[in-house]
Amino acid sequence: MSLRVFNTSTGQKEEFIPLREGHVGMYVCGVTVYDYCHIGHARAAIVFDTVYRYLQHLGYEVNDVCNFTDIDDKIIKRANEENIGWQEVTEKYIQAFYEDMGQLNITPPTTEPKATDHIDGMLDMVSSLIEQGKAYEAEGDVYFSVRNFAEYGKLSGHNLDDLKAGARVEPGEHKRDPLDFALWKKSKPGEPSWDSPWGPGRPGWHIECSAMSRHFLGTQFDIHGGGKDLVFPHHENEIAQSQGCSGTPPVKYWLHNGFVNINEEKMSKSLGNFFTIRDILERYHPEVLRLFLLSHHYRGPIDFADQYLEDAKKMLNRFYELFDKVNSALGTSSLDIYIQQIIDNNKLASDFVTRFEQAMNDDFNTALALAHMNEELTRLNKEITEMYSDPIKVNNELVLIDDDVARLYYCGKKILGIFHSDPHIYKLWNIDHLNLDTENVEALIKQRKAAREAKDWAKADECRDALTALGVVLEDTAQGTVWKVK
RNA sequence: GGCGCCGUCGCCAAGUGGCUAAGGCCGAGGUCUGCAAAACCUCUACCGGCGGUUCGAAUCCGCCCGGCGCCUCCA
Repeated sequence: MSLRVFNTSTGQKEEFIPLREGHVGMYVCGVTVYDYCHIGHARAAIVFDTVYRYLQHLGYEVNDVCNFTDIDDKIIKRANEENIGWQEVTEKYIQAFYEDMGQLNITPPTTEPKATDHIDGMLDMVSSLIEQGKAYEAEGDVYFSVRNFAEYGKLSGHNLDDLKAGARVEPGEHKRDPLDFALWKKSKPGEPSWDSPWGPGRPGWHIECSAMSRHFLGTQFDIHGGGKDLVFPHHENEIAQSQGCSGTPPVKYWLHNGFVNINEEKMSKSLGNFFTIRDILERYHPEVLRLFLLSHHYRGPIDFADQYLEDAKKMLNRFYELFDKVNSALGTSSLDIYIQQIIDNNKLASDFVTRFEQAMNDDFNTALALAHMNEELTRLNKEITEMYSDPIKVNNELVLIDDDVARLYYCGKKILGIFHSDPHIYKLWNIDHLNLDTENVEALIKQRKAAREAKDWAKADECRDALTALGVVLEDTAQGTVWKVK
């Protein structure tokens, strides 16, 4: 079965056939850098990172472009509020973006262009649109003439008359039609500006993506992604500009992720009901957030609450228990070595991997893929349980199991972007947050060991209760007592 | 007002015409353990309501109830 993707512009799942065999051009709308990223940004980043990873898994060479919007009203406003230069604002939040995305294990895209590095490309497109009669200059502004683009509204399923009812013209604008949108804005005194044939000004929001996608991916490319809220007007306008220039539809498949909600309401800057990525990562391992977001289909809404992160955390713990068990039995990093061997020897195929791929092929159904992973996890745990109860089988069958564990590990680590941590270290992730005195922990474990050897169970339980109070959980195994953080 | 989405086990969540409706969390019982933990086993849903189409529907159509999104900056 081949990959099928839901295309916003047709409203259907379609077989994914790239424009150029073996290659995929993909553009994902990035962030406007005037504040820290919130969980909604995290979702978009994780969804399209997973798309990127899966396309690579399928063998495509992917050119993945994700932009920074580093000139915009909100950036100027923020700079004025803080009485600093607008570039200080963008530099600060671009840096923060890299830190957050690194935490979330987002694969760095092939290219991460900044809008302000592509002003020339935007000016070219605006000039071309004016020459073709699809845009017009008015008092230093330039507007796209929506009535001159027959397909306007196709992506978002609107028609011009419906849209007209809700459209309005801001004071100071000089649109011929309320639906026309700005390609170029005349700058006010003191605002950042660039020279243009129409006087000093700055680009409208939408034109940057048209210019940058054209520059890096050409006039036609395969996938354009972003949040659902960008369908209208941003992506609708992008199509109008790009197609207005080149004469051809710029994008073959439009993919849009659903929102993150708080109490069933959209999380957004304007409603003020948002959590930043940083807020969450103070309390939860980044992979918990990632797993939580991937346990829902990317197109649907997700309601956000700590309880759901707790659920995801427990699911993640189960996987890491197995990986830690295998690594501690076979040596640190042995799973990573196995993954490489499996790839090198072309032994990735298995019934489980087939099921996983079938789920992913159906419009990146990560929720179903995770269900298969959980089933596989249970199956492997069962085999290991049986092996330990029958020592003769251990030597004969351990190798077979290693391959299957490695396949499971591969799907999570390479495709879903989880299992990035060392399994043993993962279990201790909360140490910093608990302010644990590890020497004290070790001492208590030692005391308990002595008490157990003396069969002083009351004393042994006393030690463990003390550790429990510290948030430490013990496990007595054949290899000795190990501990982890709750 | 226009366009569109959603309502599946106590909670989260796949499934969108046909095997006994995935999976996770929580809960109950059991195996293992000095006791635990981890792991494993067993148990827990006729899919918002009504009507229709069909041999057959959670899955298609209609109406109703409830929730939400876009149409204005927003992942």
